[in-house]
Amino acid sequence: MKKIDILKKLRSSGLRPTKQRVEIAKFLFEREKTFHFTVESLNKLLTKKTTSKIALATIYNTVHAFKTAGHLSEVEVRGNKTYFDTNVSNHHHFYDSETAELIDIDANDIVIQKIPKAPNGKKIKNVEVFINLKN
Amino acid sequence: MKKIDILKKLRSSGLRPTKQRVEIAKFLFEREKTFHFTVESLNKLLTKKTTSKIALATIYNTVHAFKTAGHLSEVEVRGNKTYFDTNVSNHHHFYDSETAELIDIDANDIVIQKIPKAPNGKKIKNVEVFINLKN
DNA sequence: TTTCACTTTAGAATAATTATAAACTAGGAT
DNA sequence: ATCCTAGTTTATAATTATTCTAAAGTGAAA
Repeated sequence: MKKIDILKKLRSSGLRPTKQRVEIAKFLFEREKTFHFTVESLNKLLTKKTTSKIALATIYNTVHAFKTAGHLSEVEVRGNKTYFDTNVSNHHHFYDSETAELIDIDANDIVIQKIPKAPNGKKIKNVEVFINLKN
Repeated sequence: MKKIDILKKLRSSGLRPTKQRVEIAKFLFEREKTFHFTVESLNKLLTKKTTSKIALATIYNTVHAFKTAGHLSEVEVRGNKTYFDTNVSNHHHFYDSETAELIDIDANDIVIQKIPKAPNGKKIKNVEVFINLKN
């Protein structure tokens, strides 16, 4: 994914491509594999990677803007850490609480045979499966 | 569940049955249906219910002691609220983000046909399914 | 009943996140 | 090109949930 695509990606979702957003977007989306991170870890990585410092609040803002635009998905796991995932397709996760690590599971690798109906006037938005790991 | 059973329940799990623990345990376990709560909601309910005030830190301590003893299970959902559940059997949840409400799903009501192997030297501890609801 | 490890308590501390308000800036209008 | 303004960034304060601390209190064994 080239810089021009980053600009398109931002503009097409109504996000003005500011210096900070472009920098963060390049860091997140110009990679082959999916990437899991917390705001804290992203902040540290960006601080290392670049000379210009981006405010923590901006990273929060930007990550949430990307999430709202559908460029990131949010995953919450035991231990009060919110992870974001550059894989926005429908998928599931292994969670290793020893290492606080998330691993993607392709949606096709989990098949649910039986599922209950949604209660009263509600509908099912999505189904998330967490497979918690131990050693 | 009578008071004597509460005392047994506490003693049998190595918890000294103090006034506060008995009061909280009675409130949590002397009911028919399973009960979902956060520490905050429990604190409010206990304040209403009883005259003697229990310190918030004690409620945190006690709830975690009950969890460690296996009398409560912990469920974490989007939005950074930790719910506890008096249903400690293996089961799943609906989560309604509109009302921030959790609803139990019996383990038998979800059947998973295909599941991936755990990575490298890891084993599967448990599988949690969240069905997120919308209107 | 005395003793002491376990508990409770109020308040301080921490961590993650959100709110605030002033300064800055992208990009359309002039 | 310069101006203007809504959108954005920033540092800091505020908030929320939770844990820590250290002193005072209390079951229950001896």
